[in-house]
Amino acid sequence: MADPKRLRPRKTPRQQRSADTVERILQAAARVFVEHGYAAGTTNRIAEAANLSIGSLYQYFPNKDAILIQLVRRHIDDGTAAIGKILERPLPDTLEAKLDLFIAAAIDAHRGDPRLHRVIFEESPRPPALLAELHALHDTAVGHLAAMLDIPRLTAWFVITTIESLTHRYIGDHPEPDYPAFHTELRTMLTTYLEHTAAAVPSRCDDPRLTPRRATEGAGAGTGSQDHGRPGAGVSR
Amino acid sequence: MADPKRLRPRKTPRQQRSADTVERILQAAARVFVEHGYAAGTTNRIAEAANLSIGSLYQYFPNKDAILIQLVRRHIDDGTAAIGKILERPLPDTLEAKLDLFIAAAIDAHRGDPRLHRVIFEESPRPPALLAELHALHDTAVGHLAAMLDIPRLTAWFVITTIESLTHRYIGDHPEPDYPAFHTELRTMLTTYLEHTAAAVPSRCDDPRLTPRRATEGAGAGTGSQDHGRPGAGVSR
DNA sequence: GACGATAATGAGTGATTACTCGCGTTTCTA
DNA sequence: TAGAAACGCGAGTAATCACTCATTATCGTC
Repeated sequence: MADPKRLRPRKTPRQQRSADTVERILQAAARVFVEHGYAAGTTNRIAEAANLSIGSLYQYFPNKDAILIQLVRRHIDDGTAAIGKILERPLPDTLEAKLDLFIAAAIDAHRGDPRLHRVIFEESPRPPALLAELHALHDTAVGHLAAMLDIPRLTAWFVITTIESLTHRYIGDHPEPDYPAFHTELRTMLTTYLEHTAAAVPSRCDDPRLTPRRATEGAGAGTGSQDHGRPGAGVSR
Repeated sequence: MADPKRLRPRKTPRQQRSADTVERILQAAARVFVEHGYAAGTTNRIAEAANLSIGSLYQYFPNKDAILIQLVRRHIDDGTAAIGKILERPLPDTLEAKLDLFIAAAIDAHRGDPRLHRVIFEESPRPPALLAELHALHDTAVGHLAAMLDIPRLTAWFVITTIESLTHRYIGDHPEPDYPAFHTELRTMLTTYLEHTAAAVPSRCDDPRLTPRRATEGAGAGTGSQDHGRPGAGVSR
């Protein structure tokens, strides 16, 4: 019965004109989603913002979700490319320098438009397939860091998640972010954490209750993509 | 003219019966929002989940947002109460124990229903007034921690935000969370960070460069935390 | 410049939504 | 036990939404 809900363009642009149209739709969608949020970012509004008729929009996107998904996919591709870039060059020696690579990548990912990032990653219904891709990207970063620093996955999960979350929050909370200061502080925190973990010495806290649990693996990031099947998470009518 | 869009109940329950009704509506709303998300959590669905007619729902809530707001307000009150509880008892001596209080409070706040927490804090339209309250709560926590540990506000922002964000993410990402392990790991990270910071700053906070900007308080409208003033200063890499 | 292919149009459609209002039912008070 | 106040009801309404389709405009090629 043919897939009832396609998420890919229904028509492939043949001329430059329509390629531009698709681009205009995506950029307008980004703007509209940022300004109105996903739910209130109606397709008519997007078409209007793109100086386009609603019909033209539906020539290239079968439904509203497909537009968002295209936007998300671009972000995922950017993230994947960022990780690829980190790996393709020789790794730096120091712990700080290695962390710097990941921190810089996270900041870069948010720099474009943090509000769009917010809409995409927090406010929108994402189909399980995309969610899995997102999770996979996160897991990839965790895995690479774990290997690169030779640390348990739970520790790597902490580091990667800290970088992502704090960057997200810092930029969201501070209208005029001071990136270098933030970067430095974040690196300090993670460096001290990792040095302590590496030393694995009950430095100050001989109290056995306080010794860091060496991550009964698997319980940690391993379960990464178990996405506890949220039932109707999608807004989709 | 009367406010065109009230967000408070339009009718105050006089009998036990209607008080129960209001409670049922709120609990049903929580369930529906969790299951369908905010946008698809329609008022009719909420009424149905509460075994109530849609008309009755609108006896006590002037519109859909008002229901959500009541839910958010409860969360804010819980958070405020949690901070109050921390302060009313004598403070523990060790750094770890102090951090434990905040970590435990954050985990508690999420334990109820992390998915509801998600809907409330990430997916829903929150009016500026509420957003300001949320920000104020965060700022309060930052302020108390800064005072309690005698550290700069940026450092306290890092600690509080890390606790909040990582707890949120950890619970969201791990269907079967191991709270003690998480708690311990988080404490380890923050303890090492704070010990390093303290060590790097001779005689703690007497250094004038590090005095926390007391953040022209009360700026409820202003984006709460402008505290990125000279942050990395004392971190002496 | 003719003609088929590609692109753009926008009023219209059916579904869904938040919310209303007139009326029946239960509870309180005397 | 009667009357009033509080409560509960749910079909109905206007608005809004995602999306369609018959039509017109533009492009590429000869």
